[in-house]
Amino acid sequence: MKPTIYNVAEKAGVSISTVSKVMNNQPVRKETKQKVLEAAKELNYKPSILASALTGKRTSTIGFLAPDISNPSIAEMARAVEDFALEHGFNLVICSTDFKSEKEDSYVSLLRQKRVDGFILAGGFRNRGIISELIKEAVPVILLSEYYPACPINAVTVNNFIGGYEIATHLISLGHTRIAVIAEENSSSQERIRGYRKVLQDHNIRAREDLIVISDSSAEHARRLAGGLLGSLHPPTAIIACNDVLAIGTLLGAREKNMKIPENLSITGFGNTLLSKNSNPPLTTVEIPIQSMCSLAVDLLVEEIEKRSKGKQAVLMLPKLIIQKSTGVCLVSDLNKEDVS
Amino acid sequence: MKPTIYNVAEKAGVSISTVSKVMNNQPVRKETKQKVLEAAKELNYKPSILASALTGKRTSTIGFLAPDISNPSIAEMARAVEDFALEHGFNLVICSTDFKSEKEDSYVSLLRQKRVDGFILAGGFRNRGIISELIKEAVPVILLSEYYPACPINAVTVNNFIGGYEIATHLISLGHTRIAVIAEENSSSQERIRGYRKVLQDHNIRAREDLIVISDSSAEHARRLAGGLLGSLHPPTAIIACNDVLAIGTLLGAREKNMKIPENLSITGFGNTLLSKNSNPPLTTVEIPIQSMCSLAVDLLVEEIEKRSKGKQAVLMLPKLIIQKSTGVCLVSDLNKEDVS
DNA sequence: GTGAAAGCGCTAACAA
DNA sequence: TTGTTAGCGCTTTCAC
Repeated sequence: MKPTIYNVAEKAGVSISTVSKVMNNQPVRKETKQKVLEAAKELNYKPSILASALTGKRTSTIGFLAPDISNPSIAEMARAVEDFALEHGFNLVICSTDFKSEKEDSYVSLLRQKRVDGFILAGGFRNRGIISELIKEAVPVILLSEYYPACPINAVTVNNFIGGYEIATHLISLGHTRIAVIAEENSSSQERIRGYRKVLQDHNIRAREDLIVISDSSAEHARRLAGGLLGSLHPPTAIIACNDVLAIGTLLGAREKNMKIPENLSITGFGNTLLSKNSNPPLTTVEIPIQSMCSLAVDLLVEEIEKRSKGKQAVLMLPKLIIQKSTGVCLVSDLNKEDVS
Repeated sequence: MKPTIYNVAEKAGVSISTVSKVMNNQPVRKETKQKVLEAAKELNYKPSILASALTGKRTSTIGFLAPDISNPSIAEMARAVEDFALEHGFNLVICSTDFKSEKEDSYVSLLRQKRVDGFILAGGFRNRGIISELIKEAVPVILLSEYYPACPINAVTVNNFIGGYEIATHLISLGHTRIAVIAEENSSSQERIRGYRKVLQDHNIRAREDLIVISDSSAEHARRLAGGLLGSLHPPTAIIACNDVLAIGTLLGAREKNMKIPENLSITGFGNTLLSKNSNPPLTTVEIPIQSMCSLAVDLLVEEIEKRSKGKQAVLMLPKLIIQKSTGVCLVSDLNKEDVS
C-alpha cells in the first residue's frame, strides 16, 4: 500500500498536521521537520494531490483544448505551453475538439469534473456560450492564437489582420488579383481574411466570395477544396492557405491539376513550421512567435489561477512575412480586374 | 458553489447513498431513480471525479510520455491515442521528456501523485529502472513504438528491424555502400540499425561505426550531424534518418553543402508523415501503421487498468517501404568496398 | 430498496 | 510549536 500521511506521522512520532505543515513549508521546529522529512524519505512518501485538491487546493492541472493536437502549429504550441506550465508546476491534459461544439462541451465539462485549475483554448473554439459560462463562474481561461473581442477574457494572439494584409500585399505586388483563400473556421482566419479584403479594397480589386472557402483542419480537405477552386471557371492565380497544413494540402491539390508552383499558381501558408520550411517548393508564409506567445499565455493564466491577476488583457503580437519559393509573378492576364463595373 | 451529492439528496428527498447508487447505475427503484435524476439535472450536478477517485475509483486519466510531443510522428500518435482513450472515457496528460532520465522520473512521480490510472510510454524511454518499478508496483504501463525485450510489459510497435532492413536493401540495390545512419536514442532506432547492419553483412559490406551517429529529437541537431558526416574524409552517399524530422534536418544540412538530392546524396526518413510526403524532394520513407498501433495500445492498457488483462503481450506490426524521390542511383564510385580486407 | 456511518488522504481552524 | 478535530465529496459495507 502507498504510504499516507498517517504512516509518516507515526514513524516520525508526530501528528499528521505536523507532517502536513512540513510538506507545505509551514513553520515547524527544525528538528521536528528533520524527523518528519527522514520518515517521509524512508517510506518514500508522496502526498496525494487528489486528497489535497479535495480540501480546496489546486490540482495543478491545466486543460489544453485545440482543434487538433496533431497539427504541427498546434503541436508546437502544446509543447511550448507544456514546458512553461511545468515551470509553474502544472501538467497539461490535451483535448482535440475538431472544431466540434459538442466535443468542446463534453471536454470542458469532463475537465471541470476533474477540477482542472484553468483552461487554455488554443487555435479556435466555436462554442462561445461555454466561454461565457466559464468566465461567469470565474474559471481561469485564456485564448491562445485566437481572439473574440466580445469576450472579457485574457487572450494572446498574433495580429492576424496584419498577417493577412502583408501576405495579400505581397501577392498583389506580384501581379495577382484572383486570389483565393482556404480558411479555417476560427477567428484567426477571419482576421486574416479581413486583412486580405482590406488590401483588395485598397487596390480597387473586387473581392470574389466564391474564392473564399472554409476547410476543416486536414490537409486532405484543403486538397479537395484547392482542386475545386482550380477547376472553376475563373480559377485563382494565387491561393492563401490559412495555415501550413492547409497549404500543403493545397500544394497537393494543385499538383494533381498539373500546376507548376509558382509559375502557374502561387501558394502561401501561415505559421512557418517545419512543414513550410521544407515543402516543395518552400512556402512563402507568415512566421508566428509561438514561444513568446505561449510563455505569456501561461503566465497570464497562472496569474489568474493564483488570483494575482492584474486584470484581463488581450495581447497582439506581430507576425513576420517569410518569402520563399512558392510565390511568383502572375503570368496570367486578368480579366477579372476589367470586370469591375 | 458547485452542487454536491448532498444537495441532490436533499432536493430529491433521499439519502446520499441512494444518489450515489443512481449515479453508478446500481439497483434503485425506478421512481426513486427518476426523482434523483431530476434533482440532479435541475441542479446541474456533476459528480466530483476527485472525490470518487479518493475512495478508490479510477481517475480516468492516462499519462502519455514521449520524447517530444511536437514531433509530427509523436503528435500524430498522441492524437490517435487521445481519441481511442476518450472512447473508453479516459483523458490524456502529455509529458515531453526529451530523452532525459530526470524528466522521465519527475513526470512519472508527479503523475503517480495525481493517481493516473496508467502510462503510455511512446517513442522512447531511457530510464528502465522506472519501468521496472512501475511493473513491480502493478501500475498499468504500455510501450508504444518502442520495445525492450527484457521487460515483462505490454508493447505495441512496428517491426523496426524489418523497416531498417528494407530501407537499407533499397539503398544497396541502388548501388550505395557508404550508408550513414542518423539515429535517435531509443530502441526503435537500435532495431533499425540492426536491420541495416544485417543488410550490410549479407552484402559483405563493412559497417563503418563512424557513419552511425546519434541525434536528439530536433531537426536542427540532425542538420549539424549531417553536415559533419558530409564533411568527413569518406562521406556517405546515402543517409538513413531514423524519423522524418531528422530526415528534414538532414536535407537542410545536405543543402548547405550544396548537395543535390538524390543525385549526390540519397536520404531516407521513417514515418511517412505529412512532412515526408511534401518535402523537397518527397522522402523515401517507411510507413508506420499509427492508427492500428494506437488503437491496440489503448485497448491493452485499458484491459490492464480494468484488470481483465489476458497477460502481457508484445505486438509487432509490419512497416511498409514508401519509395519517393529522395533516393537515387549511387553515382559515386566506392573505394570503401575495396577496403574490405 | 434505502439509509446511517465509516473512511479515502489531506488541510485548516482552533486548542493546547 | 504541535496536536485535535472537523470537514472536502464521494463510495461502500451493513443494518433496516
